[in-house]
Amino acid sequence: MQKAGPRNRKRGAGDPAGKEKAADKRALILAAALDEFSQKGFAAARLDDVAKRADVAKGTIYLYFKDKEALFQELLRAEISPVIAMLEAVLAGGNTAARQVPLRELAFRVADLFVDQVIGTRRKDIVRLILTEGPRFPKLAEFYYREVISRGLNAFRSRARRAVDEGELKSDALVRFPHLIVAPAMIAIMWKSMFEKFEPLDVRALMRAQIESLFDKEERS
Amino acid sequence: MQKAGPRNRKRGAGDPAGKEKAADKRALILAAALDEFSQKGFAAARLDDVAKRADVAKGTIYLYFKDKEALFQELLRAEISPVIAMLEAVLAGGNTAARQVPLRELAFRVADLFVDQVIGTRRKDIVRLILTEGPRFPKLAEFYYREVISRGLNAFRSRARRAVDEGELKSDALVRFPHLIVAPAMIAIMWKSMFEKFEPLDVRALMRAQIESLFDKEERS
Amino acid sequence: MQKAGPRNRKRGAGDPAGKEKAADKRALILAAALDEFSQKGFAAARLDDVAKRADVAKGTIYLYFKDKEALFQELLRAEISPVIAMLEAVLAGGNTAARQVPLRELAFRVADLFVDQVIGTRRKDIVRLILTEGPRFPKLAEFYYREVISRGLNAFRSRARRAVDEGELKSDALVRFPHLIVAPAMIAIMWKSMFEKFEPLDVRALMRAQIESLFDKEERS
Amino acid sequence: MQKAGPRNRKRGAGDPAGKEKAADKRALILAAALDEFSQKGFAAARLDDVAKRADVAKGTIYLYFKDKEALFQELLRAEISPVIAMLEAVLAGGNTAARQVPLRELAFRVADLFVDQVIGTRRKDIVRLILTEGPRFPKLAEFYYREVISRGLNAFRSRARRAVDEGELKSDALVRFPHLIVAPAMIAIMWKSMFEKFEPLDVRALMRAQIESLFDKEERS
DNA sequence: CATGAATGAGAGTTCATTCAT
DNA sequence: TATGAATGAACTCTCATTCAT
Repeated sequence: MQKAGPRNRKRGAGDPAGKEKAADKRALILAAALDEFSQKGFAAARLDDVAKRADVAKGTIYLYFKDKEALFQELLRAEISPVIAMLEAVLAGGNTAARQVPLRELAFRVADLFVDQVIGTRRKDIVRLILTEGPRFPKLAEFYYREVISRGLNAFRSRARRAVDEGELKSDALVRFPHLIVAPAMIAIMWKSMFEKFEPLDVRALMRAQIESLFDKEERS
Repeated sequence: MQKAGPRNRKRGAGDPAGKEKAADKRALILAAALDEFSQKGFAAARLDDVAKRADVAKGTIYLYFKDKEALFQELLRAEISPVIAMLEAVLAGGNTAARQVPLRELAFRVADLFVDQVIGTRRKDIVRLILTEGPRFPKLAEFYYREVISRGLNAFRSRARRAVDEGELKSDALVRFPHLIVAPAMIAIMWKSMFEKFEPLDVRALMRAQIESLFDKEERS
Repeated sequence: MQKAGPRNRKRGAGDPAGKEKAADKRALILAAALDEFSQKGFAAARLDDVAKRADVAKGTIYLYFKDKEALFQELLRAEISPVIAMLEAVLAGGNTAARQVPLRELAFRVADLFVDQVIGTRRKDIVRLILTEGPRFPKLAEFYYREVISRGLNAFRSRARRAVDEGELKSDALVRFPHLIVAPAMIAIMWKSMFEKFEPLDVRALMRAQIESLFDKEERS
Repeated sequence: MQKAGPRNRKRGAGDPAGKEKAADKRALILAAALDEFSQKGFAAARLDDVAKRADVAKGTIYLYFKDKEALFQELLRAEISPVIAMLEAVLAGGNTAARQVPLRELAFRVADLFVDQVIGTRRKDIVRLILTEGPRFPKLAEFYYREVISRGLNAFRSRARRAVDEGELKSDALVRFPHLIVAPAMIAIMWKSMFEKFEPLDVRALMRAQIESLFDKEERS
């Protein structure tokens, strides 16, 4: 009643051993999905293309993910964890040492982390997807808020408060709006995907300029 | 079950001003389209729903717009002009007067303009659509870059250069990155659509904090 | 982005006027659906084939029915009402007259009704579908039980009770099991769809034999 | 999420009697198949579920059965043989004895056999599957007609003819329609799967009522 | 100008079947 | 023998677009 047939397993000439097969096929699909979702957005991306790009059959995707939305959300969650970890490491790094790292220094480290680990990698697409598709996926937005945004903002905020108490910062702007540290980063991500070809943007310099503007006046006093 | 509905055109018996009615049907459709595209995004929005919301037949949309994409792009172009005009008025306002308005003051005016005319209105949805869908519509991105971004940025940049020359600004940060003025605005738009329910954001205060951080130190010296 | 195009409206040479269009397209689809569902069963029937048989596009079906299941259930409900009505007319027919029609006579009328209006028409397929797919559609089974089975059985049962009271019937078999009147009918329906080609079955004679066996002995006394 | 499960074969450490295990794996699969096919019907049943229920791998099914249809048909053929054997034993039972068992008595025995061995067991599902899926499997219908129906009917018919000749039966109804003996049984099977929860049915009493109605009048004379 | 029934390509999802292990 | 990951044809359902009225 229903024909079928794998038969023509595509298999590159090299093909090391065959061990890794099942294990990283999931990763393969996630990578392909990132490409497609980035290029087309969630709604317009076709699972057929994801499959093609991952060099698996369409049905294989459903072996690893319940449906399109699950693939999408797992993609966004999976790829964001390393960044959170790194961010926490950086912020914690300033506290472990005997002599405390100045917030200004910390801000630069965060900026560098962002430039190197996000803007400079495929992760920038993850972040952009979260920004662009978030409103349509309340669950995702909530997860992202709880796990990333509020956590990062609060960590930075309490550090900023300390900096104000200790005199490093004169203004409480960063206490009230720790968002300001990442604002240029968001701009950068959107810029790169739309206007980079018209006018390149030096993200590192942009973020440094912002940090300097936020701190310079304090140090001078 | 879904039998064809009879023609229950909404329209009072009197039918006042049947003349301009035909004319602004286009505006009706555009308004409905903004609602739908904002809520669902371009790909997921259904013209059926746009028609329903505009209280016209599906086919009517095609009398005014070539296709879904044309509707979308015309929507984003149409609604952005007033903002550009206002922005130019504000920026020009600082130049016409005999005594020049300080850039700092100008920045505050831009911020207020943005808060009142964009964040506080449906236009914030237009901007968000441009940010989220832009990458998929190169034509739109290019238009927006040419007509809005580069124009606004350059206007502000030359004004900033003058401020540097005249000593109002000590740092050239705003010359190199006039983007910094609008960075908090972009954050605000994305925030409002995703995280506002978890944690409200005072956009005006945010923008003021940014401007003060960009200017304060200069003025103190 | 997405092509489309009706264009090739199939239109038979005759094609009276074009008035009936929308109205009976639903009936057209129902007729085609009956064919397909009868032949293949619910799960194996393809809406594509239903559309082809009804000479409409696949999407047209969804203009009239929410989904495959709705089409199926509405089909079974729509076609069964006339039979119920006729059955009630027959049963009522025995009561209106001044002199009461004997139950035996009524039973023959029911049998004839069944043979002429069900077995002899496409409605036998409806009944078979209810019998074969009912267990998979609890809603349908319940509807059918409430609207047809229990109603018909009870009507016949009270009539049988009267026949016992009045001496027409000696045994209370038909009071306890009015099912016995329709048992041969059910057999007939299944037989016709499976074994008719091996050995034809004279349904009318079968039902008459059953009725005679149920009544004969009474009349003799 | 749906990672491949490791090999958690259910099997005590001892693994007793590994010999016959392989042999009756087929039976295991058949039992599981009956469950699934009964619940969902042929088309909607999933081999995946059959495998899960039988606690074997999906591929294992194909070691014992050519394909889904073969599994289905072999299931229905395998489980029907014992019933045929029993039926023949009962019918023969009336002939072997010196003094012949009256047909009436034989009929009661058939009814009891049916109630105890079919209605009261999983075999009723087999019969229901034959009734509901038969039309879609001509081969099956033919097999069933040849091996069961015509054989049983003819056996009963010739016995009925004798009863008529010998005066036990006055009417030739059962000669012309031996079907009448099993009609209530068929009703019962469909009833149980659809309406039992609304209104239970005493199958034994139903069949006895039918037999009595078929014989009573004769015996009285 | 306006309508909305009809179209049909296309997308997501399922599942019988295969085969390397 | 037994496994279960992988396959891809097939199916349901959606929706941009058209056009007869």
